[in-house]
Amino acid sequence: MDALTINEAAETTGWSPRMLRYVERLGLIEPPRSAGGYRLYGPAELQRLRTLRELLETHEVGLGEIGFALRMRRDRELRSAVDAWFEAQVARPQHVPASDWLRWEQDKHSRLLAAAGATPST
Amino acid sequence: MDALTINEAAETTGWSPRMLRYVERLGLIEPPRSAGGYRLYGPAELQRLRTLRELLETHEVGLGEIGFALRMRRDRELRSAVDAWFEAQVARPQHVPASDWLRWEQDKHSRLLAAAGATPST
DNA sequence: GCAACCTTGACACGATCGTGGTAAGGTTGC
DNA sequence: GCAACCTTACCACGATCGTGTCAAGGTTGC
Repeated sequence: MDALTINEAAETTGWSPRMLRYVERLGLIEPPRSAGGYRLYGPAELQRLRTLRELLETHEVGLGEIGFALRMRRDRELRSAVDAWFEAQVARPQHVPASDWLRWEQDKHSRLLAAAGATPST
Repeated sequence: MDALTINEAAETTGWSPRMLRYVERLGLIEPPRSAGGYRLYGPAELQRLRTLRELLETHEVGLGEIGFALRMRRDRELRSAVDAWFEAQVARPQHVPASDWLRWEQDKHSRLLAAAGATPST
């Protein structure tokens, strides 16, 4: 048998058993179960646990955020809604006459530049 | 001038002024500023504020999660990392011999079915 | 059949989130 | 030049997050 139980998996991956259950509850890594209900971590799960840890550390994200990313992948509805909201940022609103629109765009442009290039000092 | 100040914008959108500043801090809606630093909400910003509210309510997401979605859009590095992690779920790990692999796949299959189809009763 | 391990569930606790308020001071428009 | 509004910065506070521990009971492997 090359599948580990939760404590063994915890030891080799650096997560705590508690966290492994939490990660599972978020839907991120759901190991198969033995007939009696024990979680069984195979090489694939162990690898994913390690890369998950790396992902979190490298990019300063939380489990909850990866959980949200998962939700976005599973819930196409949600994904489109979020995407649409962001896309609308560049869509030109109907009610603004062209002259004003130019002003908005210019403002937005500097804002975008600032947001993209600035070192957030706060 | 068809731009509103923060309190006016708050009134017409249903957000509190406090929240408008918060939404801005998350990078979601950053209105241009007057020479003196006042936030100026134009039709575009007002519209986005309304649709944002709708997005949150419809899909039971939080501002922080939309903030994370924004981060994913701005930080290509992060986006690829997260995407890569999810893609790896279906990539076959090198070390598992084909016979075992089949077992893993079967297990995973039922897990996926369960995760996708189940009404989460808890 | 027993020791060692696993399961779920509960309570706990600091940290962060979402939201509000208030204070000290600058801006705007008449 | 003043009233009304805006700005940032801070304190607050309940809710959720991330994480731990413990209890009661089921599994596993020898």
